[in-house]
Amino acid sequence: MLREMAVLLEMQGIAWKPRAYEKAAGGVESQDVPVADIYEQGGIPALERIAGVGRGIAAHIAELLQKGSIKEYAALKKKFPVNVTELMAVEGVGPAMIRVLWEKLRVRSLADLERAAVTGKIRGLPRFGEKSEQKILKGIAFLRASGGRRTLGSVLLEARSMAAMIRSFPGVHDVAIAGSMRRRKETIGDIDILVSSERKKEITERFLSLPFVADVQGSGETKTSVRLKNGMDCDLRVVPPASWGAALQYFTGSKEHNVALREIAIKKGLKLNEYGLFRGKKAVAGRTEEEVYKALGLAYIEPELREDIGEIEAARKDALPALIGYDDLKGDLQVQTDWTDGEDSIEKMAHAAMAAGLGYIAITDHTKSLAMTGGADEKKLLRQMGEIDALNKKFKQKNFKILKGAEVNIGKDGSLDIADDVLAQLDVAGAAVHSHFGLPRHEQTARVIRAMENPHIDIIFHLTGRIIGKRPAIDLDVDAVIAAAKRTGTVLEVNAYPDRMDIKDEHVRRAVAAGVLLSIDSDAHSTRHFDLLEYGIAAARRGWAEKKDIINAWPVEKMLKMLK
DNA sequence: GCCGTTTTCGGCCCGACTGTTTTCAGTCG
Repeated sequence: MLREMAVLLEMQGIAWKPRAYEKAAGGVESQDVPVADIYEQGGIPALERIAGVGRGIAAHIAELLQKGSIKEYAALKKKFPVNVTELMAVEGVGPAMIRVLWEKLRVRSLADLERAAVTGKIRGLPRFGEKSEQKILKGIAFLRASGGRRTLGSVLLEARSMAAMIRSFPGVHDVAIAGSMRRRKETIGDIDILVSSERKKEITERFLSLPFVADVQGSGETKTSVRLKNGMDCDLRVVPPASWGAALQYFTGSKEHNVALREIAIKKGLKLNEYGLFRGKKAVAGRTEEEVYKALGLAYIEPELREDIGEIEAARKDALPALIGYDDLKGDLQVQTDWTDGEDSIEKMAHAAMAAGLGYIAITDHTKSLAMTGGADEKKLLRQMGEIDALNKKFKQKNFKILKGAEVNIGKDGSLDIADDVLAQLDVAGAAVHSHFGLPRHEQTARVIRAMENPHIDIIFHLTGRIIGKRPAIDLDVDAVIAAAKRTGTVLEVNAYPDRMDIKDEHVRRAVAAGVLLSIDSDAHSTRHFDLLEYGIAAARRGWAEKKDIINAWPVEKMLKMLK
């Protein structure tokens, strides 16, 4: 509603207020406790502690929670009874356009907009033409087709190969993938590629002729936007080498992080843009990102942290975390094999893990409740342990270790489907929810905590059970789970599988803050899957995790000693 | 409407590209 109010206010040409509402909406969104709970516990003062929420907006929120509606919102909607959220989702449509469309054509919805465009009514409006009409139709078609964002793992490799092709163009100094992909967000809306070169025109022309470009949306001197054949949007930006650092900083975002940096620059009497950091006309930094941050009085901030959620304050105090590195994992604690629903044998998985540079893996096949996967009962699990013992003898000289594990199923009431005396014989016992996804919060939370209280369960795998774009997370009191993890010495898993990625970045951050240990696992179901660990590491970094927080970044002996 | 290492009043990020205009408003990131 706050976002909607921002648009409705902007439609009236009101200055600044829209930005305030927008900021407040961002503040509310970044809470992971419902505002209702915040209000209930701390009243208006607690609401005002949310970033961007002051007296006025706190009163609006309280009004909504108490009376179910906001007077001012209703008044705005009365003036413009338009579905602004729906219309704003169309690329190229903004508040001013919505206002004209409403006043002249009575457009309220996406369907109205499409009708107006198809029947050629839009081209006659002031400051509109045939091209604007076509652009609107294209925007609607794209909205319907793409429906939004894709997982990082489904697009990163393709973007890297695009970047490699661009790197081979003559005259290119440097190429980088920027934007949310460089920040390693779990989902990506579009691909941003930055190039440094003196030969802008030539680079742009070559880029436009690449085979994966489907449609050109705009192309100017330094900035080009295309739609790719895979359906995604891609922006190319070409800057001179002297501006590389400033441009990379700007193009990486996030927007909120950039705005905060620019405000710091202003306070120092400087101006920050994508060409550099300037005092008057004189550039004081810009060739590298490091010098831009330094000139602003900040420690270098890793891209994964640039969300304006405290990293700038930490950088000012030189208190940023020493993030876990992309090469720091020594083992993988969730691996499936052909004993259940994996594709490959234990031995093959071990060889693949070695090739990926790992020193150990835990074999964690499903247990009997997952009958369709051939889940193991106690007998089968003991048999598998025997095979692992035999393989370990074989791998001894290679300095590689296979750990005995399982992905034990958590029942509806939190009970486990493998007996304690067998669990006791495992090196690593993980447990996970695979059914009853719809239980109410308190039941769901109690069930997971009961599993954690088992003296043998070391790790909770994919805690919330979500599948990005397919299945929502189970309703869990994550803070209660984190507290229980601390109390019981249970590890929480960061699952690296691209459409799982739970626990997600903000949960990682809360777990780390609470002193709970984490593992980063590939959830490999095939020898190819060890490459996925990168995405889990990314999520952990976005959650401010350090090497010391991640148990499988430790040597195997130390890790085993830590487990229950 | 919000906020404070410059402020409790007076600021609020900055530039590229497009389309429809004859100089710029709107949108985007």
